[in-house]
Amino acid sequence: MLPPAGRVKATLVSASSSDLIPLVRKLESITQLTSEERQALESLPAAIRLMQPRQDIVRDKDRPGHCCVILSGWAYRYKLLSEGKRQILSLHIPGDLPDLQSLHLHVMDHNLATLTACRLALIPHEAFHDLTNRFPGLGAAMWRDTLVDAAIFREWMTGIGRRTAFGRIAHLFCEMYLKLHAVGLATSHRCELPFTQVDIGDALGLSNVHVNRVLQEMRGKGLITLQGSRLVIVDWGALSEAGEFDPTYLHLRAGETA
Amino acid sequence: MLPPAGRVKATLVSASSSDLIPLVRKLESITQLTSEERQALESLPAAIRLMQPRQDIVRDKDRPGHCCVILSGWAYRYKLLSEGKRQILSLHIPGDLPDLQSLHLHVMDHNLATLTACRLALIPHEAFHDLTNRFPGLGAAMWRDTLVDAAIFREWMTGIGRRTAFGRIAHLFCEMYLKLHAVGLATSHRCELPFTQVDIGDALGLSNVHVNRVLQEMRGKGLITLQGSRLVIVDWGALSEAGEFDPTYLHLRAGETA
DNA sequence: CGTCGTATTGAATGGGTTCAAGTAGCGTGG
DNA sequence: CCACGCTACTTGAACCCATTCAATACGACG
Repeated sequence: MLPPAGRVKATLVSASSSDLIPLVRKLESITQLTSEERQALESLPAAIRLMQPRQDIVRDKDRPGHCCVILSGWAYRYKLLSEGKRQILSLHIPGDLPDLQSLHLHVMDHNLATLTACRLALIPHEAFHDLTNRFPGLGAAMWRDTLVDAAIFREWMTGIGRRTAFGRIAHLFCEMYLKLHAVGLATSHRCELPFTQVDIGDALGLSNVHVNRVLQEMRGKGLITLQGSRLVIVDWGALSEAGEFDPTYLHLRAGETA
Repeated sequence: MLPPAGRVKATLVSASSSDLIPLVRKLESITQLTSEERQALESLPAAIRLMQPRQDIVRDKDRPGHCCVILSGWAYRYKLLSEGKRQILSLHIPGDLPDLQSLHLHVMDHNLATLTACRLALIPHEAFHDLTNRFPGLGAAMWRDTLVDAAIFREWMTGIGRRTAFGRIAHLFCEMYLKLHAVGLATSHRCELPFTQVDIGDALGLSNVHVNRVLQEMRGKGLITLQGSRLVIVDWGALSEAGEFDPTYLHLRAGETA
């Protein structure tokens, strides 16, 4: 029942208690955890699933019976429209719970897919419900996590609706760097961004051609370097100014700014 | 402490137990409530606040100590950018809890304002925390409400990013009608939409001039009539098709479709 | 070494914006 | 009762940011 039927072949093994450390770390970036809470998290019943890049994890209209935690790799959520148009809704990194909403909204209204190869932990909804009943503080932390998610949607919406292409891309780079930095996956204004220019376009409501031109402009102005999937933000001040980037909406703990 | 200091003069009176009926109705559209839960909701400590149209309720960077329930009137959330650019993030109707997120995200990352004259109930955060501790089912219902909120953000993002102006406006009209219909404020494909063409533009990432032209096109094609704030959807089929409207993301109870 | 996905470049096109002017509707006060 | 003024709506024309179409180059990988 756990693995979505009739999909990609998935490798499933059972989890050991150290597997869920990324989840613990993520929630610890949101609240203080007691040792009982940490222990309860680590002993959640989980199945480990290994997935190839660019595979759907859950699809629009699905009614999943479990949530996944990203243990390693990147994932993204997206919607498809007519004529092959795609809108990428969010990008997710280790520790994230990208389909936590299925705990309370039973039908998926979008797709969730891997961007890179991923290691996922699948946790049954009942286990989450049991956990939040026993530890309301964990429930509050997870609620808060979904609220930050929504805050990021609002910010993206604002960018797509009212920012120039240059500002949008600048803003995205600032955001991704800070998110990675917050969970210890980036320092010194350098990080991995394993997505293509088509992906960036579909996330920001732009064509891949235009993304390409704006990236060249950014390089030309000495704001960034970007080769393969390696991003270096050369001039954080100028980049965040170009994107009118204000990290309030990420609701990070005090001082995590640059 | 309840009324945000130094703002618009607000009329504050204490609430009677019947005031919060719109909130009860809203949550009942989300879950089944027990009579204890209903009673607890109605006896929440609330202050009634009357506000003029187009006044800020809470602002970016505020740290409110209470949430508001819209008892009557419309409200909207928005962000401001440089050069007076504005992005409207959401539209809210009676029964909504438009700043429920402040319960867990302590700093506002956007503004909330009245669109029309409004009657609001202000409820201290402590009262909500106490309520969700005593009635976890109510906590789950409110969590679910914020998740539907996020689902609407995703849908708007998709529209702004990947739909034509015509499709975006069509989609918005379908959405607003269904939301109003779901709480008994609209029937027969008719409803009030008390916003200007500038508002529509700022919600959908368009200029007011272009909104005007698209509206005329819609009228010309016989899809809608819109005079003053009165919308009539003449051809629901064509309108929802033009907007590629699929109501799944609203997560309404079964069958509320048109 | 060929192949497929990704990145890059150029040229033409277009959806939507901007600027500017004019109209309609409505509440207010003389 | 009408003039006034405010706001929202409407229209036209020029412009532009970004798209689309179409090649071409690159680069990883079997």
